Amino acid sequence: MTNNYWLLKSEPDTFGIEDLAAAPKRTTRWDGVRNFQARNMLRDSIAKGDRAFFYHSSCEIPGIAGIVRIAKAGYPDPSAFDPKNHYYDPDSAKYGADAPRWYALDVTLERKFKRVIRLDELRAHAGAALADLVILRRGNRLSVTPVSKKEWDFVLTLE
DNA sequence: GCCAACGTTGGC
DNA sequence: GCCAACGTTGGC
Repeated sequence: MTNNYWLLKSEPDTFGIEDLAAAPKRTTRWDGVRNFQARNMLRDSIAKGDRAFFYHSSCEIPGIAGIVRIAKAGYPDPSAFDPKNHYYDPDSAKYGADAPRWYALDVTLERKFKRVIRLDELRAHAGAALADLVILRRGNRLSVTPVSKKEWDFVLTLE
């Protein structure tokens, strides 16, 4: 499966769009994904040059804060091999260098929205234009989800 | 802080 | 391979 548009979740208390704006070259490593479904997308589907919504989760105003571009496609996540890292995975090593368990991306901030497009605004369109938006589905917890071109374009009209 | 939803683990 | 227990996510 390939797709050109995605949505990436981040907790702004840990790393928000302001942090990305302040990062060198407005670029950061997107690491620490420890879910197999999300991992598969990082590894197999997300390509350099694809774009993604930067979504703020677990915060006062959940919603889409801006757009990032994939600066580097999926590569083995170094944090999985670093015992001092919060995301260290002791089982990772046994998968071997040719079949890493976890993957990371590099993303560059393309632009911050003038305002956050809030989750409740997105949900207001769940009966129509955004009926299939994955993050609006019940119980969805994936930190990486695909977005269709139709959904992408529609969200941009909400800004 | 609560709790629903869901993924992962491990005993059997 | 089943499934209970456990951990995590994330909105509220």
